[in-house]
Amino acid sequence: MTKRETLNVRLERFYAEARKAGLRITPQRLAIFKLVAGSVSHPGAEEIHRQLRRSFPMISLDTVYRTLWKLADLGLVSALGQERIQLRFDANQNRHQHFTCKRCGLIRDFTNARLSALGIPSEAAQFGQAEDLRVEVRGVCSACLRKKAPGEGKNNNSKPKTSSIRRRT
Amino acid sequence: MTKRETLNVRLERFYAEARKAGLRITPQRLAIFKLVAGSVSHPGAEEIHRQLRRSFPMISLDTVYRTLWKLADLGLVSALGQERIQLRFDANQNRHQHFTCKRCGLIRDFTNARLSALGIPSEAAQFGQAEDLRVEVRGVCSACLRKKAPGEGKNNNSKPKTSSIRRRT
DNA sequence: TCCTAAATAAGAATCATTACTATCTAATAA
DNA sequence: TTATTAGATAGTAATGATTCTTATTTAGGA
Repeated sequence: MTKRETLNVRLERFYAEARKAGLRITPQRLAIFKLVAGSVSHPGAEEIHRQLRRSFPMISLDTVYRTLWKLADLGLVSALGQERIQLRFDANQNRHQHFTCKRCGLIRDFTNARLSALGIPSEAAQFGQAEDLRVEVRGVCSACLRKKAPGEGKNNNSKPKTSSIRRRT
Repeated sequence: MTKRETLNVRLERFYAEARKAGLRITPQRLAIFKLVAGSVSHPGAEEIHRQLRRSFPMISLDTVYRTLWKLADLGLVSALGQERIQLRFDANQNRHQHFTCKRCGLIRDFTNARLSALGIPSEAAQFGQAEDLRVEVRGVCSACLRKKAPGEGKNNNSKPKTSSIRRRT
């Protein structure tokens, strides 16, 4: 699939999901999605904002952020790094893996023999010198599952106000 | 190994590494390391600071951060999340893996069949509901490798002043 | 075309982290 | 034991990414 084809496929999905969710397709949103979908470098919000100023001199950084999170909610993009914003420290220097809760930021260690045995994949060499391999399971911890009001379906849009985590889901 | 034994092993290493590096063992440093080494929850700097105030009412947050990074430099703890601080976005919703440069924050996609085939490990279930598995190779990208002044050994302590990345190594 | 909820721009506010600076102290030498 | 000094600390200001608030604008259906 060429780069152009990839972009088109992604755009189709964008339109379809946006319509399904009743999301307005504004020029800003379209431009933001196009930029992310057409890039291979996983730009951050500032970078996107800088680039979009060419076509939208007045676009605000806030719009970029809001749009990106909205797209993430629709499953059209994902945020790399994680929602948690505080640095966390780990004194376990043996090989192990982490479980991370998307809602509250909880992190717990576990050890899985198969995952611990994984070597650095050869594909990594093309980008530089690889040093280690991190494996992380993301999900929702037991406590957060319990907190969720019973009878709630999908699309939990409650946004915790004060928490060490910055974004939901 | 009991929890207490684990802590003792870690403390031994702490003393050994600190001595080897000529690092002063201050009461604050010892307390900070003990707290991280004895915890299973990967506390953040604020949390550590709050707890340590009981024994060191005057301890500053800055000391906590400096110490944690120092310990990280010695390989006694690792920072979870990543050094990069800006959120990055990814429109590739097919299963894939990332290569991340520790120095400049570069992120690139690649796909490795074996890694893509990995299922959620059963150990994750004890913590809650797992949703996905992320695999990340960390290292130094080609550009950053080239930048490094030739003739440099280990311990590159140059701290980039202005960069999207917050910490070295 | 008109209406209205949703989206935007602008800028203030927040929060984690780092920088700065004036002490302070542990380790070494005298 | 005391003096010396590089390394550490506390306190606080600064920075930078992200989010919030508010007044205004706009997409998209009636």
